[in-house]
Amino acid sequence: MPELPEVEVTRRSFAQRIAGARVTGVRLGKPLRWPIGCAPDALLGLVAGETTRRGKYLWLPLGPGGLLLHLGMSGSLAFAQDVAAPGPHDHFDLVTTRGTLRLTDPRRFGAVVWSPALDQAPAARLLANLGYEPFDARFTGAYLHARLRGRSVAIKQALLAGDIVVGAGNIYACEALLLAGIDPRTVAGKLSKPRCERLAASVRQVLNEALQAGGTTLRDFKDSHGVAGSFQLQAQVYGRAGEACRRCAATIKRIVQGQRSTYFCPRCQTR
DNA sequence: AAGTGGACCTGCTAGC
DNA sequence: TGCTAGCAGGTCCACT
Repeated sequence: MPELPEVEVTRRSFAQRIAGARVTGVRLGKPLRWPIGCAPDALLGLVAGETTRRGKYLWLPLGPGGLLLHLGMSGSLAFAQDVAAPGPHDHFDLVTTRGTLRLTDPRRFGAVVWSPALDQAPAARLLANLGYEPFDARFTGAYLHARLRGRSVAIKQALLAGDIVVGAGNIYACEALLLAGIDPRTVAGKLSKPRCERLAASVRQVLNEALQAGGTTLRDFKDSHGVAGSFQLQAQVYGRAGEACRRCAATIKRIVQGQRSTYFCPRCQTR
């Protein structure tokens, strides 16, 4: 589910409310991607700080350390005073004086990991290879061009890898490439500097528009208040195989790259 | 070093 | 109606 816009929308929906809350209980469900790495009771009494985001990870400061959260493919966070009895997909509850933060994640690719600090293991290791934030001023066409030099993978896969720029997952990588007019199969290292400029701008624009729309809700994404996103209504190519391109009316194609679906317009996007 | 493929896990849908 | 194959928003790791 969650690419940068969904994670950021989620963060904004509870960061202020949870800051200053004291932990009064912890409940673990089925195992997530990694073990939490601390005794649940060790969190009792700790006070939360303001949640920040790096890539698709959230960092919730708690006492002397914090929890690194990831939503995986199907995760979402709720934060409310009154929570229902945990369902079969509710795998983490952080009960606090201001409400309960609950991770619901059917596929359990998500994670909640204790770390003594953001720049220490295990958090530091998980964040070590992340590229620039898309809204970082350093994420420019020149930077993109330099980082892509010599890489023979398709540009779509280079974007998804996250070591150059974070945040664009399968939906937004497809949408950004459409906006930039670049064929997703183009060899990354062969993109001209002007096209890199255009792509960097497109990544920012698409993520920004998705943020404004509250993210994309394909099936079950909701922010911590339970509000769905609407960007799926503005998607130009993602999930639209066989349908007409909204710009040129050519038929949108679906291909597979790196075992992921890629959607693109064969007329608007060139190599 | 960079690229590829498998792994993790569950639920939903389309098709027979 | 019921079973099965295929697909889904991510990313780590082992291997070439």
